[in-house]
Amino acid sequence: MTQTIAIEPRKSPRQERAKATVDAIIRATAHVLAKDGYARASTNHIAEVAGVSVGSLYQYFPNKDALVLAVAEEHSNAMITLLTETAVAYREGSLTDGVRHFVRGMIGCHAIDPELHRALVQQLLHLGFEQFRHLQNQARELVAAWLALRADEVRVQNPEMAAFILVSSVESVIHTALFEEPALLREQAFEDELVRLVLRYLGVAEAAGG
Amino acid sequence: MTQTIAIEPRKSPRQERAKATVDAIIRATAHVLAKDGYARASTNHIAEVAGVSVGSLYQYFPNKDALVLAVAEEHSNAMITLLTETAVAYREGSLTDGVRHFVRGMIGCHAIDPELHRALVQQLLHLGFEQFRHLQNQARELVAAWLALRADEVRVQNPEMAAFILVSSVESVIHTALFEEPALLREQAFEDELVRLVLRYLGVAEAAGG
DNA sequence: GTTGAATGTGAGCAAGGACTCGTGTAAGAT
DNA sequence: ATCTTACACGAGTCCTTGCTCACATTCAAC
Repeated sequence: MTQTIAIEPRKSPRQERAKATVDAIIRATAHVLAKDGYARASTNHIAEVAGVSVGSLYQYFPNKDALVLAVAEEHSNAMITLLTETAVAYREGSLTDGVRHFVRGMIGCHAIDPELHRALVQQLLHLGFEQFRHLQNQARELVAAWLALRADEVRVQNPEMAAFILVSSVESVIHTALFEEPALLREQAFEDELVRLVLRYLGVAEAAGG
Repeated sequence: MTQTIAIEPRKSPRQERAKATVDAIIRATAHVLAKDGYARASTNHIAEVAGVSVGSLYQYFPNKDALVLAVAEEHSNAMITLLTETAVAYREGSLTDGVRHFVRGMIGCHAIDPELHRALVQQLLHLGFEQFRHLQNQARELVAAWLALRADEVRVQNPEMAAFILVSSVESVIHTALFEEPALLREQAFEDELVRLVLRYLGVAEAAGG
């Protein structure tokens, strides 16, 4: 059990087979984490699943937390990439479309590997807090910038506050659904309702009133 | 380490001192949980903090999880009580007032013992999942019923879906703030923004547009 | 006071898991 | 071929921690 968190890799793989080993370890970590959760994910087991020995594992990762962080980094990079692409693609065009694709992107992010995401969120809350914060900040900045661009179409006083509210509410509703009603994520009505939440909060009058 | 979760208390305290012991244990659990998190909360340590021996602890609680669940139950009961009272108190009167007090109630719930709440949420997600679900359902039902009562003042198609969105978004925004910017919880602007989120989502046109 | 039930004690057991280290093997340099 | 370096191995060490159990103490009833 580690008191403080050491993240720095112990050694960098130089040969090809070593790179493959590191990759296998990271993938195994993600898999075990998703399947069993952090508590049941022992390094011995991870090594076994990866098809390497614990010794090899500890040659590249100083401790268990470093492993989890490596996985988290990959995962959050994938999410940021997806969101950034969406933001760029909908820099112009209908505001409603932009919102819909943003929402769809967020749902998509979580649909990639729901169980992994779930396990990571639980751990990152008290482990790689900085990483988590970074991801959130990135998302918030993207949204805030987008809102600023569309300032005349939207009724918000403070883009930063609005971005905070938007990102956390959308992400969290998705989380809640992920944990309690995974099937919801696939439903069109769910997406529609989130879009409505965002549009109405932004003060955009759309047709679909109820 | 327990594989399956046993919750039933092992023995009920009959004498006064025993009740005091149980109480001390629960309070110590809450304290340690809030301070160190689940992982660092060993039963030995909890017993020590409670001023009793591990043996006594295990006389009333079959395992560690039961301890955590007991704490969670207390905490969630407090939350449900607070929310129910709010719902009853604002059965009539201005819709805006009702929403504001609901939001204030939710923020208040989390402000009671933020660290404890934080630790509990992390664990309950994969431990006392049922309990957590129950709390959420209760909140959702309250809101759905309230929305149904006010159906003519509000633009929602499906009260259940709307309640799901509302409860999870409000609670989660509060959570996010709790984890990342605890100071926000005290700010009036934060409460105002949440109220705006809810009112606009409900299609209620209020004055405070931005 | 005596007796029995309820309560309290804490050293210690057993299991599990993070991590090490001495040893063996493959790859590149000479 | 030989040497050096990178890589891989996995049995074993050590520590944490959930939990037990044999014994001690307090309470209540008579």
